[in-house]
Amino acid sequence: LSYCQIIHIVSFCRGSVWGCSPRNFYTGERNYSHNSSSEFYSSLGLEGFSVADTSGTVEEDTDSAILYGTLRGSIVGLRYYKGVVNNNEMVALQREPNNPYDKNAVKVNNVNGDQVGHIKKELAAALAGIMDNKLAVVEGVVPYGAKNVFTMPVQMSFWGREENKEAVLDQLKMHGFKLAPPLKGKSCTFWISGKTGPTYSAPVHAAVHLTTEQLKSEFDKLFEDLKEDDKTCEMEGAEAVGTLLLPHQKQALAWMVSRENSDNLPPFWEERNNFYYNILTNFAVKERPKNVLGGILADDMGLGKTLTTIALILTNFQDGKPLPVEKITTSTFIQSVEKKYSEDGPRTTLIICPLSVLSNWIDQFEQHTSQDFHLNIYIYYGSDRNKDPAILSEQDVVLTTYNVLATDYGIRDDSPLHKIKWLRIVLDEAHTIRNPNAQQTKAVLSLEAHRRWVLTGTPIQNSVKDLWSLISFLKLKPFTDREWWHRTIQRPVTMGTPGGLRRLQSLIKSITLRRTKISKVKGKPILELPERKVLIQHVTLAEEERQIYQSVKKEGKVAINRFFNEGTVLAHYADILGVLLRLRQLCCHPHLCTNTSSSFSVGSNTPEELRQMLVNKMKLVLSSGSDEECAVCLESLTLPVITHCAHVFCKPCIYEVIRSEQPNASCPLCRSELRVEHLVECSLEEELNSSNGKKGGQEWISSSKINALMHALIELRKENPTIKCLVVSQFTTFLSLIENALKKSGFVFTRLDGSMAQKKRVEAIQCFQSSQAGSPTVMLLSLKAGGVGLNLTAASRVFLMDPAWNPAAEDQCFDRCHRLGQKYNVIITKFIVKDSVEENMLKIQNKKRELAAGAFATKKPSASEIKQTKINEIKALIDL
DNA sequence: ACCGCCGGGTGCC
DNA sequence: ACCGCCGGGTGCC
Repeated sequence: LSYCQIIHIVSFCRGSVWGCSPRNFYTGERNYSHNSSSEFYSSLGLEGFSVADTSGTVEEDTDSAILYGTLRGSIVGLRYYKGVVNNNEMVALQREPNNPYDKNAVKVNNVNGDQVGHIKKELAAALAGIMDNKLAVVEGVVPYGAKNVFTMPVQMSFWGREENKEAVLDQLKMHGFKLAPPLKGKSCTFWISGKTGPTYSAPVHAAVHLTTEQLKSEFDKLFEDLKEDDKTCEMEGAEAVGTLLLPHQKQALAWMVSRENSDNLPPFWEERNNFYYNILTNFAVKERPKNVLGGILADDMGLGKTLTTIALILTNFQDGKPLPVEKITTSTFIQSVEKKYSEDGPRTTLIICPLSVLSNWIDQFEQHTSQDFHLNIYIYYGSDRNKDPAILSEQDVVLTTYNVLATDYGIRDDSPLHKIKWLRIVLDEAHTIRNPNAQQTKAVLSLEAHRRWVLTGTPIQNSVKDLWSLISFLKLKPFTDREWWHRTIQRPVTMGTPGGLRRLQSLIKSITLRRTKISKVKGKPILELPERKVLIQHVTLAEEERQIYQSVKKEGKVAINRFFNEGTVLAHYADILGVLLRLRQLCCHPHLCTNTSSSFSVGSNTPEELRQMLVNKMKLVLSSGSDEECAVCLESLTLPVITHCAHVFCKPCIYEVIRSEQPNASCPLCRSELRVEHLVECSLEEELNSSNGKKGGQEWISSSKINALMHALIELRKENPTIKCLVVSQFTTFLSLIENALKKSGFVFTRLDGSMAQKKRVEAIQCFQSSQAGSPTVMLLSLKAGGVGLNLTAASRVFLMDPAWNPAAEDQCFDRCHRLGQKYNVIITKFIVKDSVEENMLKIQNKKRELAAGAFATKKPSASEIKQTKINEIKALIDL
């Protein structure tokens, strides 16, 4: 295979994983393919990975639908059904193929889902084919005669894609029906509602189809000026909240508490002479419709959604009262715990989040709950999770992930989470359920709760479509049914119907609180982050170091050159990564790469021996802590697995490749056979643990880079001994070497890396964050340690000891101290060895940054562009 | 009258 | 349904 061919394969696989492949990738057996893929993932225990969004087909149809025309028909058999309608009320037409009297039967339901009657059979005969073949969507409105006893008229609108129009007209013609053209006077008359004035726009042609860009900017406007009175009141957290809330967090708390305790009518409902009217559908009911006791908290990242939600749980604990005090001492504890709850009604909050933030929730509960108060928190996760609903519903908080929830839900009758009526459900990072057909979404939507919250930083990611799952989760009538959502909100907005956006905005306003990083509270910016500066500190290797570096480089260069000439670059991927790794390690410290053999996989070995050698090499690269890239998603590896052919990918990425290429999948990089049972998982944590051990007997020596670091640290200590620093490296063994230097110079330090147990991490973080005299001033931090929530604001200096391939990984690391709560300007120093692979890495990083910044404006790179980039990268890195 | 017309019975799909 | 439709009763003017 030529390099060119290989790269082409890579780009194809990438497309299919992320849903960019041709649209018909998933068409046909939609449900089957969804179920099978989610089962596929859950059976493999894949967490935190959402199945590619395949919501293309049906939704796209309705989005690009045009109005073919309208037709008057009649609804018959009214006296047999209890569903009632008002004049001008929308009705739903639903096929009923199993009707024993007529296989063409079409039911008519009101907005509430109660059957009103049937479409008269002659008309039903014409509609059946159209509806069954999804040639058109047929929507009805009862223009008048709503109080009739036997039959009533229905005005039908036919919507579909342009290319189906002829087929629909033919089908109708065959049965003797003809559509009246859309628009023009007549069709408008029945859209004018009663005396409260016109709330409707005519269901006309798409006068203005907004472009994606236009829509996007319109959405942004939706969230502007949400500064209403009910959202600017402040509320102090209850005593149980152990952290002082910032003004904007107090506002959010007040708003959330009021949402949970109020009984206002939901949006678009009005009380009219003893009835409750929905002004969008004209549906009326006698019973007061319930508002959602909750809503959407859509603040930007970093404003403290987690903290605010914890404050809500503690402050509005039960019956509008806060969590009572609880001394966790003595045997009276059990008794008082039992007393703290009112006898009936649910008392448990269920929090569902992606795996990546699970530990953040645990940390934050720990950090923000006062000492004298006690919350029972159960982490519903892992194969040994307790599935007894009785136990779960005794907790104050149950934490779980979307994947665990969906896995349970997939196994019939084995989901305790679905057997409990929760006091409150919180969906964190709720945009992960925006695909309405995904198993996760279905599992979430079928949970029961009194109060419902959605936390998300990005409420609308691509279009209004994304909102439906969230609105449906909130159980806002009538939007739980997708048809009403579509007819009253989604279509008016996407078609640019006058008032459509205003309607959406009014909905959002009534249930959402959103502030951005640049929002203001009482005229002041909500977040005033100090400056962040990145400095590059060049390091020159000492003579002995340089000699070792040059000899390894020379050897590697010769080998890689040969691979290029032979066209076996990708077959020796592990070798190349190995060379680059050794060079990067030599920039840090000569002892880092003593354990890696530098011999190349050639010579008299059997192919099997060769393969095993390459796989072992890849393992060594990964176990060093190096933050490598996945060739499928081009991001940092998550859950790395090594293939038979010694290439490495994210586990979810490669499983998706295998799944989509069933039954004969091949490696995206080299086209070798790809089989699940050949994949080797590389559990980084274990490897890290084993490499953490002291280098027995080896004498401690410093290195040029360590010297540079120590010089900077000591200067800093002279200047201001209270300043705290993060010392970051990908290589945990390097951190261990640095420990020696720190000890020698008398620094008090702590350490945080991926191999540490949860409890030790919390200790390390608390210890470092403490401002007490004698607390550590240096934290040794591995680049990828901790989740997004990791808060190390005590540090205002960062020393990045080695560059990463992925600049985003570095930025994330910097944000751990450059975030809410940081009081000082943050200075980041990157140590880069002169004339080394590190300098070349910086160049590549810059290119990647430029690419990422321009990604919005420019097109995706073509296969050949990617190929050229890759070749150039490898060449540039090794100075070829 | 293998029709028309009358008036009672009846009624979704 | 103050309709349509069905099918039985009936039958010159």
